[in-house]
Amino acid sequence: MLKKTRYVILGLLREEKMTGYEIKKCIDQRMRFFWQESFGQIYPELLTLMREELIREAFPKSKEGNKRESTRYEITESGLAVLKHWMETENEKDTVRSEALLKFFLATDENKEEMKQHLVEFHRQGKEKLLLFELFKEELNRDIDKHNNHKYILEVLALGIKEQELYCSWSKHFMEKLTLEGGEE
Amino acid sequence: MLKKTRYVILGLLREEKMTGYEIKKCIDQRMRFFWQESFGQIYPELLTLMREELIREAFPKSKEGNKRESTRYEITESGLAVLKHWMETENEKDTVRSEALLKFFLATDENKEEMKQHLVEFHRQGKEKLLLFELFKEELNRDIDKHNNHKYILEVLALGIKEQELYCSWSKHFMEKLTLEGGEE
DNA sequence: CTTATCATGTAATCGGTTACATGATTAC
DNA sequence: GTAATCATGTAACCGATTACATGATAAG
Repeated sequence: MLKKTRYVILGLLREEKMTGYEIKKCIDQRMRFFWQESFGQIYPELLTLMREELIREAFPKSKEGNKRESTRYEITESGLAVLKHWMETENEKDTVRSEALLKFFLATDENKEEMKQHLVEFHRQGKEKLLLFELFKEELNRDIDKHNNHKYILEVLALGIKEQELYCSWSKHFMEKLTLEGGEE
Repeated sequence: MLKKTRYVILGLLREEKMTGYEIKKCIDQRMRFFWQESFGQIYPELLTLMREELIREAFPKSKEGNKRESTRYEITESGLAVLKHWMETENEKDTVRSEALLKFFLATDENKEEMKQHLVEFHRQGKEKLLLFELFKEELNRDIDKHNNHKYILEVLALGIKEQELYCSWSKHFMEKLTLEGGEE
């Protein structure tokens, strides 16, 4: 899969001026159930995008030469064009790697007790993500129509929430099944 | 994430003697909603595992020197130990990349028509995977208890099916919503 | 005063895909 | 006979993480 780092950055900057650090935080907190990027990808890509003039520095309107270090970026016209073009291209195949599901798939009764532990952790992580998503959803619902992409975000978020609910109920059910069979066989 | 290629191979070989090609096919057809590996990972790893004596060649019992080229592997005692140890270790964080969801998340009404196209494709892929999973499920149900890991596989498969059903119904609903709003705004 | 978070960037390394190369066997 | 699939392996390249390095600011 060709790297998509630039499009994530451009897509986020279309809605709001951000620093590299904020971009990373946003991806981690709000998009991690379908995407991730690391600092080692984001910062070099920001420099490349600057050179290609797809983004530019967003200087604060008033107090120009103040002490703040962080540089905030905004998207340019060419940046918007590149973003739009990508939006129209076909999608590459998803890449997924879940070590937990891999283990569940390959397990036998010999590994039953460990799988129960993994299920507990799997369930906990689902609950944790659900909490985070619900918070984000409330935040979005508070100022809906602020940006016209909020309804798209809300739809993806709704999917993420349903997905995590599925993971939680599945792991709970699986756990009960393994427990009812008896501790060791 | 450290590479897990060896554990997938060992896990599959615990249940059945397989060739590298068959391992790849199995991962592609049955595990692709939570895992993937390429030939470029599998074949070199098979050689490494041979050197480490975690797997060995499984020669056919009868007709020894026949013309077949493909080498079938089986797991050794040390291989089983390594597999068991991995089963007990903590899981690393999942890695996921879905270009479709990324686009939906970053879209605005400017991209509405393209998103509708992507939704059609998203839905089609969901249906396709569902079909594949249902086939596999029937196959497993036919000879349940052949291996004692079938019940674990069936549980993961049940999750995969529910997940794809969710993706299908979500994309259908989202599609209808975008269509009812009117073609262009 | 010290810990946590904000903030940026580079380099080494590892993980993973893709292309290349080759050839056998099976199905039509 | 020829196309598809089976089958194996290597090498080049790209993608991505991690560690390293540095320093500012905010909170307790």
